[in-house]
Amino acid sequence: MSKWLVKTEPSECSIDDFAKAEHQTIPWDGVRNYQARNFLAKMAEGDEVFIYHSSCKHIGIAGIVRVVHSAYPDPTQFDSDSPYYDEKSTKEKPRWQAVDMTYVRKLKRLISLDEIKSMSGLEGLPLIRRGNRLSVMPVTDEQWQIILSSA
DNA sequence: GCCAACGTTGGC
DNA sequence: GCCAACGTTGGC
Repeated sequence: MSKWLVKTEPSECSIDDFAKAEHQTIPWDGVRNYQARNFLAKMAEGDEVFIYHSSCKHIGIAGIVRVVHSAYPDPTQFDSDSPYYDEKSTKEKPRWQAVDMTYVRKLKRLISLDEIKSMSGLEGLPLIRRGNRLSVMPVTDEQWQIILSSA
């Protein structure tokens, strides 16, 4: 069972949006970066995922969701009305993948980016590497525990 | 295959 | 709103 972290702008999809849709499934689509997509494709049903809020007032890890359906072709790539439309993608050879996720819980409090940067043992986490832009990344069990135990 | 130009991400 | 860092594109 692997663990992951995904970035999201809370104005788009926040942990509260997941909470409101408890017991429902939310598609994680619109990922348009190859490295991030490759990680998405490795997610398995049951994997747990940190939700990280970016580009907002309170930046940091806000909660946990779970993968309920592993990767499948992201339908938004075929939808010419979608901002995520990709004209170079075909049904035969889809470029982009999505997974389905569901709410697990909010953390007791938001773990801020500053805090995450200051924790020891997280040096390998792509999130805090300089200039990092990866929106889907693996989290080791050890990193997961370090972050969780600070909440 | 190189690399300049361009667009995007995301913290500040 | 700024801008550094990075990914992508496309001419050559």
